Amino acid sequence: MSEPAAQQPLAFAALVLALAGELVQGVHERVVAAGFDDLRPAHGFAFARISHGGATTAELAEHLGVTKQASAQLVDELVRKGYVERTPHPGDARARLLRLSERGWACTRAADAAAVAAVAPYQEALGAERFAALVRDLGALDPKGPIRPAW
Amino acid sequence: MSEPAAQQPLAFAALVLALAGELVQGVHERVVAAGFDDLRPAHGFAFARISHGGATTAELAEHLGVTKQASAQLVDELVRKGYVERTPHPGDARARLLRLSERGWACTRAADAAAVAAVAPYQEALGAERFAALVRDLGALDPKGPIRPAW
DNA sequence: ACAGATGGACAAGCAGCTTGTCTATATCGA
DNA sequence: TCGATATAGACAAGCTGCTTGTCCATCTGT
Repeated sequence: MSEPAAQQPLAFAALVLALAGELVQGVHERVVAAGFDDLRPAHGFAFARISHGGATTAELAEHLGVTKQASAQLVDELVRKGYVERTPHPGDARARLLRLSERGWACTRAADAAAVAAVAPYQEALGAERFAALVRDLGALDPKGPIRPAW
Repeated sequence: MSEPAAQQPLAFAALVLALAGELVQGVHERVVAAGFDDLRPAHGFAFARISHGGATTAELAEHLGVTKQASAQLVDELVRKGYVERTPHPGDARARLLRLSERGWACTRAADAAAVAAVAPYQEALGAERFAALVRDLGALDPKGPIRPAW
């Protein structure tokens, strides 16, 4: 073991933050390279929520941890750029159900492919078995899901 | 194995981002609770750089990936709040060497303790051996170090 | 039917970052 | 030694993404 046990927690935190930064940057670069150059990394968290069965602006706001107004601004932008459509909400005349447009789905597929490509080097570095064990152990930590950058 | 192999990369990315978010929030909450309530998570990245042998405003800017002006603003704030001191730079009359004040060091110690506390639940969830293996494998991925939030 | 909660929009303001410009000092080549 | 160029840092102006505050329309529970 190369780390003194007392320093493992700090090393773990630093590694996770570093990896997260690299992943966000790597995915974003690939998504931009795929032609979706009018998006920013933060938009991905909105896509993830909307693609999962649709959402209202208020639900999105809570998911992202921002105010309704910030969420509405984000949605406005995504609608203006053609990634998201507002449809009437079945069963609530106040709300609008947000759905991904075809371009939105295309971007989501590109982002998934980008994530796979960004992770590939790590997968290779560890080998299939150790990588699988890593994913399993990370999953056992049961984080509450990627909400938003937040800092 | 509960994950189909083809979905492991996406699961990995999602888990790392989720963990990073939880860690940042967990550390920040504890640092605030320790009395350093006039700081934001992003400041930690500046502390990390300055504490490591001091730095100039321009070096900090490059490390954080922002402009010199943004860096200078950040430093102004940290100086105003008593965490950082500007000292003359030995060997370059243009530059100022940034150093942590005693309060800055106290905050750094509190942040380290906060990180250890934030990671502790994960350590317990996996047990000492699996956690050590996790840290080892994450280290083998060799990320370039936590630079800044960036997204 | 009415009171309170909730989805969403409009307006104003602020914090953190950007670009552009400037001075003082450092560095390098003739 | 000196002149050209690069660099550290500061000043000014502006933009963007977020905030709070207010308002209306619609839903929900009693």
